[in-house]
Amino acid sequence: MAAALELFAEKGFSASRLEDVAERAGVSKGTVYLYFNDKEDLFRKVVKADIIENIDVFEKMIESHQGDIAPLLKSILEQIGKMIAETRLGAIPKIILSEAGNFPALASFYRENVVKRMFRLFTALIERGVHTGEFRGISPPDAARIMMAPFLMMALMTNSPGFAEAVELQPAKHVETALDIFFTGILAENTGERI
Amino acid sequence: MAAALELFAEKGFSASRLEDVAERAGVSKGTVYLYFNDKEDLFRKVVKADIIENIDVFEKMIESHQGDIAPLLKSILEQIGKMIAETRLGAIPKIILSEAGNFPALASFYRENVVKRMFRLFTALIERGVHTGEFRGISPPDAARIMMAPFLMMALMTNSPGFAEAVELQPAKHVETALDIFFTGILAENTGERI
Amino acid sequence: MAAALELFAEKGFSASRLEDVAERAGVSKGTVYLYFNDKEDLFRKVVKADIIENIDVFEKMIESHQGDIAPLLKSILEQIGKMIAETRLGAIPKIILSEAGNFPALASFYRENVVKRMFRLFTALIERGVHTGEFRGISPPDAARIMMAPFLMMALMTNSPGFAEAVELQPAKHVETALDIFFTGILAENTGERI
Amino acid sequence: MAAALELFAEKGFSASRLEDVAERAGVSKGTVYLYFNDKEDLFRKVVKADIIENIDVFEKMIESHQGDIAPLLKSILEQIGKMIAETRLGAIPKIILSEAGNFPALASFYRENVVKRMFRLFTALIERGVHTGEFRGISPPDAARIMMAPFLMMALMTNSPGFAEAVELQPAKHVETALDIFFTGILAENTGERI
DNA sequence: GATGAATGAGCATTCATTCAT
DNA sequence: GATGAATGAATGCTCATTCAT
Repeated sequence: MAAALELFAEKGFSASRLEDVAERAGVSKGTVYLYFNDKEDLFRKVVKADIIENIDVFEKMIESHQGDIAPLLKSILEQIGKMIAETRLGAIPKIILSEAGNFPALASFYRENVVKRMFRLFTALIERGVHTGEFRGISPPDAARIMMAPFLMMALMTNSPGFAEAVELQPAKHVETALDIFFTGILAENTGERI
Repeated sequence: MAAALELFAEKGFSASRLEDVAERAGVSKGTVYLYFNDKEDLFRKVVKADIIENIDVFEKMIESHQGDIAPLLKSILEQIGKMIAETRLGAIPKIILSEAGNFPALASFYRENVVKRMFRLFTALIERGVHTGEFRGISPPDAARIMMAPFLMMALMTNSPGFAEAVELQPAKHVETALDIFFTGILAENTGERI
Repeated sequence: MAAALELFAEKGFSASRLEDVAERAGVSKGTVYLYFNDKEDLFRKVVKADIIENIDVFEKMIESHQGDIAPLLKSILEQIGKMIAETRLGAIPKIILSEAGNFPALASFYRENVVKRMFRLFTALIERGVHTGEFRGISPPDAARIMMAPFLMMALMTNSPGFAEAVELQPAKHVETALDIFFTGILAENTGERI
Repeated sequence: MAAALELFAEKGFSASRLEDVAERAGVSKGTVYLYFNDKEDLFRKVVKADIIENIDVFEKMIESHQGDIAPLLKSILEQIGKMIAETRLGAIPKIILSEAGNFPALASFYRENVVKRMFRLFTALIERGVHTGEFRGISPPDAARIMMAPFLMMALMTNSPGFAEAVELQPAKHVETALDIFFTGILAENTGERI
């Protein structure tokens, strides 16, 4: 699965050859089919192991969390930022975005199990903060959307060779700035200032 | 070329079969090769006719423009937003982003002829505004990057079936909001307020 | 037809594109079909105009010839050698040899109208010389075959880039030597010497 | 590879369809690509296995040979004649001759690995014979060229359906005669006679 | 007479998937 | 459990030929 993630990250889903995945994993082509029904199944299992597992962890963190929301939210976002920066996981949303049209089952799986869950998770978290008065009275789903956008952008840029360079963009810094704006400007308790 | 754009938008570059392009255009496979050297050439010519032509127009508008910068900038951005919303042109950056790794020549062509030109164009325009005091003293390239991001997001979302729906996002509105923030918060003449 | 000969000489029959023939002739592809039924017909007409015409001439020369045979024979062979050296006509037997299997109709046409006629022509001529005692009592068909071989070799070598160079062979010289052997050794009036 | 040689012999290189090779070999199209990178590679490997292997053998025979040169030379030539007569190997030089212009890489490979090696081999052998006084003082490369020519002719004739028949030529006999002339007339120790 | 736009059968090559060993 | 040989559908591209203008 690690080999698959690497290759998917480099070439996308349909351009990755099962044979290359096998070779990189040091097994034979046939062996891949012992563990995965087909190419889509392999992709799904990569997503499950690498992303959905993490969402499970986040959900448990949130459930058991007590006290201020902001530190938890920041911690989760930092972890996500780190993953995108240090692993090839950011390639997965890029692949889904790219190939959604050609692999609707895959896209649908990802939407249900990743995008929607993350969206619900963030929405709920922000809602909690708004309830307790920790955050301003912004619409939680709107805030969640605004918050998620720069991460998607970072994931895309980090995994599209040449694109970021063309506009001299540093993905990690982009996220940092966006989150700074987000936290101080959007979520900060209403003090009457204009964001 | 219209048929090609449609198909590329639906399936991406490599998953689009030349034969389908031909069929949709109402001609035979061979006919396509009378007008385009190969698939990459077809794509390049679509980009040229549909995007680069517009950049030429924008550049001429800018050259001959006199007076305040903001209205011109807004007008250009509006046109871009309209194109993304009403045509399938937004699929092109999506395709480039998706398939850059597998078609480096195409990606490089796009970077040089579209991304960099747009970036220079916006940077120069903002710089003019900063010079005349119309805009705040923000770094023009930074401002250009921030300004372009939501359009890329809009282009991606509009052309990835199901993605926007998953987070209940309205791409056009997303851009509007982002630009509103941008113009009032980032470019507005410095009045001492925090953005 | 000149353009066709050139191209056939360069690339062989099936690898020559009708479009290139047309272009080299300065006309359009369609025009070719005004004058030739198809590609094979074009080839046949080239053969007819460039080779069969010459055979007709040779036959007439022979018919009207009086006196010693050797000078006439030498003159004909010299003309053939010159044609191979100075025009691209030598490519035609090469093409036939090469593509006989794939274009049996063409091969058969060439055999009947060129090879057999030349063979008969030479055989008859040598026979005349043997009859008059000018040549030794060699079997005329054998002599004709031996005489024709170096010309075929010359035609092949002259029209196969790199082949002659590989064995440092000079096609024209090869023919000259072979004919010298042929005339002094094989056709010379029997003087009791061993050839 | 046997199937490939057969088909190449029948149709030449470019007119042979990989699918037919596969079918004749009793495998599927894809299987061919498991063992050969592409069509050219297949051809090259046929040449290597069927011809270059034999040249290696000849070279070893020569190296270890002691005593008179003529018997060794005759033995090698006989083997070559036998191969041309009894297998389809003679088709290979024919193909190279025919398609050299369209597949320069193939032609160059053949020139370097077959033609030049055979030429050097024969030249060296004759040179040895001349040194020891076994052969007349003829120029070894000239002799090698003259010796090789009838084999090329035989290979061409044997593999061009209809050509030999058109001049009632028996390729094998042609070689025999030519070699007889060659050995008694050209290589025979100088006895003062004219060849 | 000449054009050139259009056609579509044809071929080399790729790769997900299967299965006997 | 693992292999790797085998498959064949799929696709980009070519080119002889046709035909309306």
